Amino acid sequence: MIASPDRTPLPRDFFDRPVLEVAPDLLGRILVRTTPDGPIALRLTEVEAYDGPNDPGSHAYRGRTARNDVMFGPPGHVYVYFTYGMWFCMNLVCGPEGRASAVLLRAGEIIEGAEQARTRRLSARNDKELAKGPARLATALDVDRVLNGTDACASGDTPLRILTGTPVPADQVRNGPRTGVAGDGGVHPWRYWVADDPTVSPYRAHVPRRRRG
DNA sequence: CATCCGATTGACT
DNA sequence: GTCAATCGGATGA
Repeated sequence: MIASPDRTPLPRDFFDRPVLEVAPDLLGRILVRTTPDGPIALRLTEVEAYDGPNDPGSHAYRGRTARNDVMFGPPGHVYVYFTYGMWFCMNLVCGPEGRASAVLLRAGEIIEGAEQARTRRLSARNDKELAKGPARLATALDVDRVLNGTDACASGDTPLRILTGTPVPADQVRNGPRTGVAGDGGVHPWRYWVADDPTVSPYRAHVPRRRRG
């Protein structure tokens, strides 16, 4: 028989650990987004770690600003940022508080509420593409800047929650360089994914943008 | 101010 | 494979 995923919330202590410990441990966990149109649940299959003070790839590398303020706050909260003038991406803040480390949620498998996710992801050619990529994941779950700072470990009626799920065994976890990260930030192999999972996004090296003429 | 460019995606050759 | 879209954060004059 197949064990059903554990639907109890992850405790805040889970996130109050170094980000390189938390990131691989998030694979297989379940993110639940509650909307007026019903719940959407996603099983995490790909994440990236960003370690504020040591990490040139992190938004927090150059210190605290209005944008990255949530990263400097308590673990277990959601950091949402806007990028390329079009997209949102979401992170979960890790400990210790003030270190400004976070895990970017890059991809997952929609396990509940796919009908709703499809209405926001009209370009997806199949359900495996619904959340294949960080901005796609945020779009599928209807996450935008309104949810920045949300506590994903809170009890009660919350818009976003992270559940225990079924952690992925260590021998199924792969890691490699982070996707699209420029310069010295690209050296760290801090992208983690589930081996052979069809919802994991393709790796892309950083490409500097050409200047507009 | 002005400029650069991004933790991306989708459309197109 | 190439490249435009589109906006705002970060930086520097």
